[in-house]
Amino acid sequence: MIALADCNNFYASCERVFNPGLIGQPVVVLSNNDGCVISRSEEAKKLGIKMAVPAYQIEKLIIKNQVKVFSSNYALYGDLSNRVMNTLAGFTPSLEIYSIDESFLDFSFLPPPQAADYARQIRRTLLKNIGIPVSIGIGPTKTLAKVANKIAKKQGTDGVFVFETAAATAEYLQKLMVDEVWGIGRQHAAWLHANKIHTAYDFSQAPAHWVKKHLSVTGLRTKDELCGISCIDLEEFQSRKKTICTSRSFGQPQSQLEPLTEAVATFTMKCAEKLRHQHSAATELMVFILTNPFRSELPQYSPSRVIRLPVATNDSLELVKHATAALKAIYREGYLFKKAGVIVMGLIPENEVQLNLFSSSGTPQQRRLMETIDRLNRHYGSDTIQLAAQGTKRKWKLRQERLSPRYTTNWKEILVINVGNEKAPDGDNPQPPRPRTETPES
DNA sequence: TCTGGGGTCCTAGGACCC
DNA sequence: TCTGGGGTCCTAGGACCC
Repeated sequence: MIALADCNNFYASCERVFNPGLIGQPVVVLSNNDGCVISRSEEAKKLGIKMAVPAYQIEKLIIKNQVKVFSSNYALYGDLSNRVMNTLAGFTPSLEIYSIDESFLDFSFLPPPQAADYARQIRRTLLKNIGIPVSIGIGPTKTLAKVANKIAKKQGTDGVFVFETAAATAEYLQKLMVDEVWGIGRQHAAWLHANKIHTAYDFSQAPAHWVKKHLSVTGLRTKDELCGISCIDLEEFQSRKKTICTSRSFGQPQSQLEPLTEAVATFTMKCAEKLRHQHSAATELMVFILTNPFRSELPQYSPSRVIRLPVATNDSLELVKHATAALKAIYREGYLFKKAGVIVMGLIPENEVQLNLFSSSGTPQQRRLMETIDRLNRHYGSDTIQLAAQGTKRKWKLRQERLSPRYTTNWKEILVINVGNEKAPDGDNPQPPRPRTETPES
């Protein structure tokens, strides 16, 4: 058996951990640049706030219902996620961290009748030790564990659900729309409906060759998994990423080359750091800039350029040099750019780099420089060491107007509890969002 | 005015090899 | 007039996930 533990409304729940005044309140968390809703408490869902809706479209709803709104605080969510995953790891011999808020747990060591009780124990532990509510679905395959998790999230199941028999599983699948199945997206769902396949059960009974022909082998795997045949293995070890991307929308659109260069240099630095973290080197690099596609009345120009690097590298200075040159080559005056990004591709292990006779890249000195930068930034906070090319004005920086404190990763933002009659400075938050200073992260 | 960010996998078709 | 058989590698595009 496989269990899927999925944190409920994860980002919204994280905001509540250090701000219990938010319990029972509608809470939403916005995407980067305060753009769209990406997490909602149950109360916010009940108000009809949909996933991914742009924030400006629900402004009235927010004011009328006093919805508590937060900018994304990934320092906080990432740290709480680590705590959740570390705790989960103590409950199973084998854990696959599937996303920031989800993990698959190997439950095969448990006699099946005990699975539900064990899962309830996990839930209680997470709620008590970390303060994050979790739902746990259990089934013979990953796909069925996903379905079980959906059922566990509904009310009246105390957050745990197990598929115990094939007959019970079939009964539930008859009530589940095929759209809801993990691996069936919008396009395939529409196509299946058009072919009279409406429920997950219908899909599980479709002829294998027909499924493979139209939905490829991935669709066939999903069908088999719904029938209880395990096709998707638990992946305990995180493999190295094959591409790494850092991109952001700007708080203000940018038309000049200089701020764009600063942004691209900053994103490249981030990519290089991620590369070194997984001990990879890039053979290619892509830079892209985008105008705002929603402003169709404005001139549109969204070019990109791929550079094949002379020698595979994860050296920040080398990568920034190529990235800024690529930007310069695609930049044109007269456009308002809304977003930029850098992708490093063709990643190979850093110890398998083929050196170039004519290049001095990758010397021991440069490697030590990068190690030192990483160490300082880890210890004293990212951006402690920067390139001059990254600039200091940051005209392009994200909009983050509703940021909560980094309660667990920054000494200066640690929770303060007022004892006595002092009123908190803000009725909603124990500590109001405040401007970030460049201080140690941990 | 205001619309996120980061990934993976599969397939078809073209170019190439013998 | 008649024009084989068996492969690999790469890329773009499309699907999916959180």
